[in-house]
Amino acid sequence: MPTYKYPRPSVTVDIVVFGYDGGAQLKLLLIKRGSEPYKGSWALPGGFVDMDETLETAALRELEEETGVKDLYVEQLYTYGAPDRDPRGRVISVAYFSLVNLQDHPAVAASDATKAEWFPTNELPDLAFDHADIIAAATKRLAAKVRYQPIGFELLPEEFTLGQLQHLYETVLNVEAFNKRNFRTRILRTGILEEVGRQKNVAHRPAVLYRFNETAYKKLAEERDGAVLRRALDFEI
Amino acid sequence: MPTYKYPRPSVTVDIVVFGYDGGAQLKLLLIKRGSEPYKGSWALPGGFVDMDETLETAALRELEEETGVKDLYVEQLYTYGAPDRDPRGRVISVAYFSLVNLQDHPAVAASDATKAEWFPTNELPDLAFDHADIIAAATKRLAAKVRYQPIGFELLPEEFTLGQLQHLYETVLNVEAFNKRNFRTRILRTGILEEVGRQKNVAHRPAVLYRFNETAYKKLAEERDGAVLRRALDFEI
DNA sequence: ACAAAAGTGTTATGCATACACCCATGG
DNA sequence: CCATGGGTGTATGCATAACACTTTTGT
Repeated sequence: MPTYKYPRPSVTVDIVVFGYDGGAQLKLLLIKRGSEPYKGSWALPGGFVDMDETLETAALRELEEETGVKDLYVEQLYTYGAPDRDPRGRVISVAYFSLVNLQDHPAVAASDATKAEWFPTNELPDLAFDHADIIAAATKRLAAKVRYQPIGFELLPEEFTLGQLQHLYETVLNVEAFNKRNFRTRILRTGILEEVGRQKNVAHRPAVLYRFNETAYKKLAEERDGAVLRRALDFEI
Repeated sequence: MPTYKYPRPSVTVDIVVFGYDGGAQLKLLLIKRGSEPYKGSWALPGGFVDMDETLETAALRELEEETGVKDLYVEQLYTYGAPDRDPRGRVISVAYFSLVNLQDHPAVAASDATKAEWFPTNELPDLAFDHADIIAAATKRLAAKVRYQPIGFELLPEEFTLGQLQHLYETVLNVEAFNKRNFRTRILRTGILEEVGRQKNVAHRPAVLYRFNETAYKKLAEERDGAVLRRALDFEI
């Protein structure tokens, strides 16, 4: 039993994983808590950070232990440290954020007693701790991220149609259909998509299938970094 | 002496404060460490989080204790948790980020034995811990932030000229002068500036003085949020 | 009169937006 | 032959970017 000169908080990680399956809503991965506090409530996957692992490692480990979902890209979201956010005492939680497509990450095997489930983002249950706040922050981050990064990289399967991509954007931004012509023009103009074939056996004109070209994307990102220097402020907000 | 069932990390905060005084370089507030580890090295202001204060409160408290600088807006930057980042053991640090103008925050009174000093960002000394990484991340955040928020709010004095504002942008983005005509047109078109008078006693045509109009800014921000919904993706990166 | 910085007029270019239309496939 | 979603042509207006120019002050 370790003893310290001064009291110390506990440190946890929580992970917000958004999943997409082509439907009308994004989904969110939650677990049912098997122990107190908030036993029986739904919560974000997560848990205590071990002393010899990085925060990101802890996030990925807890996620796999609790939901079976693994092999994904995560980015740090925000750290929550209100003194009263956990009834067990001072617990500071580093929240992580991830995007996956549900085809590649369907597994929701609960390794211990807890259940794990994908919930449509518009039908979330009551959540333990301040996890509703964390999810709200993640949703905001996603809406911001979509503006400057092609989130389809993570949320869509390897090959997809422009219709699917547009549908994803409409879902994430929560809007009715925006103009098809302009969406296509803009996204194709960037050059980050490459054709890989055509749909088969669909009851309409078969769509061209595309794949993200990561090389082209990185090149575009570099050019844009240079352009910022000339264009400077946008004050888009 | 508190005893826990499992070992716990220590949690600290570090604060990156950028200051501007109209010069060619932004400045950064550092302290000279008065105790081990890294005694005598320069480092970011910061310290251990108390058990009953929020993270932001801890950041503001430590900043004032170590540098005398207070009354500023801070935002959370990133949390650093590599197991070996501190020789004292496992120390997880939540980094904060702030912008101030040096006229209003000149105070660099060292309340305890440590010294505090503003360093030009291109002449930084060697830094303790992973603080160089933290500063690099803060610099990146600033360059990104400048694109969608009017950072002049924090970095410039209450009243300023368009020349000063442009100079600030050139400094932050680290570029040679960009086109004056277009800078003026774009920024005035947003409507977030209001005239408040004219310069006096300058050896050239006196410039109009402006002040940020926070109401107009908020209105602009809202309109922009709406516009995102229609315009959708920009893929600017 | 001159230096120094503020401030303006004007143009081409390209992008965003809107609207109307045609195409290919399975049932 | 029709429902369904895929895909294209094009006119309009507006913001960006570039360049050359005028104005006002103190010394």
